[in-house]
Amino acid sequence: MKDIPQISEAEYEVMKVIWNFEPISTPEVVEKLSNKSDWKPNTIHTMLARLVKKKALHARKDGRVFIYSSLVENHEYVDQKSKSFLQQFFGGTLNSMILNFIENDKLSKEDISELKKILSMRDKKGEK
Amino acid sequence: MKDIPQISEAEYEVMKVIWNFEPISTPEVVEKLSNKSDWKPNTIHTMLARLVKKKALHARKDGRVFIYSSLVENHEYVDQKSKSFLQQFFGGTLNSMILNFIENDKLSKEDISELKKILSMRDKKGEK
DNA sequence: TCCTACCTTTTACAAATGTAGTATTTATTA
DNA sequence: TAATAAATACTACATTTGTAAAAGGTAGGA
Repeated sequence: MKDIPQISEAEYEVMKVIWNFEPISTPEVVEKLSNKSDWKPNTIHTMLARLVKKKALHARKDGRVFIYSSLVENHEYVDQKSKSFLQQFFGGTLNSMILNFIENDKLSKEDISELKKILSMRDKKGEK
Repeated sequence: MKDIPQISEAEYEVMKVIWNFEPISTPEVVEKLSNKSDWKPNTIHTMLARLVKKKALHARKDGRVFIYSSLVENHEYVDQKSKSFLQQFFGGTLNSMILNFIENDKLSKEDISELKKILSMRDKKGEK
């Protein structure tokens, strides 16, 4: 498995925009993020530059602006973070996380019945 | 709800020892961790000091050594981290995390049937 | 052609983190 | 009592992260 660069929390916000709109130019990224956050444009530039340096993004120059596209897929990153999160706090398995949630009454009756539905859907989806 | 100090990944390893053996002295913490990791004693001292400064630990002097006990419960910290993790990657709900795992075939048949068992256990446990 | 607005590039800087080394204090032993 | 061993206290230093200001380049309008 390829190794995925570290992406900080703030950088992840930038990645989300890229994933949603790639290919996307710097000014467009700045615009999207200026709605959602109160980062200064320079802050966003720094983040983009760092993500390129980390090889999470590819930048190609188009006229005077850069156009970004992702080199890391969202699901790859989420998978990797999920795995390390579960490892750190729940011995590595989703089931013990769920058990913990249930034991601590973090799930409502609705959550639970939804879960059951999800699980049976999976069954129908076909084996293996 | 009280606010929980930030605890870094390395610091968390120290906390785990405290939670397991508190009240526990510095030399004992060093010993436990020296098995599990290759941190130098000084590294562990630094971590302990930082945890005390952050008020994650209480230290009381007993003779020449310090005795530590936790000021933050394991479950409090895990809850907080779980919440922020789910927030960051799954819109805040455990169910969408689980759905994601299922959709990406991260769960074996065994995991799933175990899950079903867990869920029905919860039902028996009583309502509310 | 020259200025200006918009981009990009460079530089900054404090806090948190990982990882210790050095110095100091103190209890114990010779 | 003086040396030693064991703890504690203080200091260090490179990286990463959040957050941005300042400086430099250039295409397009006056």
